[in-house]
Amino acid sequence: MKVSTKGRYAIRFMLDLALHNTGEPVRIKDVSARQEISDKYLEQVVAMLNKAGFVRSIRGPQGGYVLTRDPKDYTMGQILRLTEGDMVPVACLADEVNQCDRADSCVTLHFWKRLDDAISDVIDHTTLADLVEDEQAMLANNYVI
Amino acid sequence: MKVSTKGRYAIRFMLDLALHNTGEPVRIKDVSARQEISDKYLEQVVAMLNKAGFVRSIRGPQGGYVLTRDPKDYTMGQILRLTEGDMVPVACLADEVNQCDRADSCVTLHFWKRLDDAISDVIDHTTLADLVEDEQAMLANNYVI
DNA sequence: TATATTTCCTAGTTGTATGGTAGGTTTTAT
DNA sequence: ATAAAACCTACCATACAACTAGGAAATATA
Repeated sequence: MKVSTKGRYAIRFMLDLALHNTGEPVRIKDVSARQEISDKYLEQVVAMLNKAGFVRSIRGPQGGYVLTRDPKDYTMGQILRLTEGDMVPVACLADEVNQCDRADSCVTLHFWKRLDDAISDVIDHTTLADLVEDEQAMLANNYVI
Repeated sequence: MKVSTKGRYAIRFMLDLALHNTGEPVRIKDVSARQEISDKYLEQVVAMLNKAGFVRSIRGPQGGYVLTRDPKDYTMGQILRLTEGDMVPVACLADEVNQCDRADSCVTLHFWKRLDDAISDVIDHTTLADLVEDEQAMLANNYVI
């Protein structure tokens, strides 16, 4: 019941891009340094984001990555489902129509559905812009202290 | 981000006991047949429930297992945390005090905390008695149809 | 045009967890 | 005495996690 590094790194990468949107592309090397993440591994995670069109890559010197949309138009759910696969607590909830033989009489299914709804509610209603706001709130607090 | 068979089987075992509380102990063999689960594997899961005092075992012929409390006094959270370990989406939330170096400045932490709260809210407020109720509602519906 | 810098791609590698199977030992009702 | 149940430990195959490694392709700049 854990989110793996793929999902976590993907979110941190996207957030890093959102926080450094100067117009210049952001290099993996810089993100991996700031986030203290293996750059070669981050590369592979970012490849997923790139292939899905979540980011645009610019190759060569002065290259890097930029967001393709406004931060408010990325939900955590989108990023997590791309990198982690479905985010359901039990596999049978992944399909539109439950394929499990026992589904009709499965009592626990109701419970899992409620858990799934609770998870989806959070991840589908939190955007990258929300995290950027959190970051700005934290910075403001530091200045006060 | 999945609940493993350990947690799922544990819940189904507990529910099976709750639904067959005739006073007589319930055998693993019967539960595994009803639930279509490997009995030797279920044994190992049930051992955890037994050691934690969630169920009481009676050995020998006519033996089996019985619940030690009222179904309303078991939450899904208790059963899942026993069998799955902590139920947090990211490891750093498992400790009372966050041990991660980056915790102070970690923006994503707020998001993970919200997700954790949503999960805990469901699993800590759903009891075995709630599942029993669901089962009875399902049976009632079948009779109507 | 040469060079350096960046992304892109693929193939390992190591460790750990999952979901069992297998085979016996102990307890105990009949 | 017997059989039925729980109890216990060891093993095993597979998959996934979280990387490391090494090069190929693209391209800005000198």
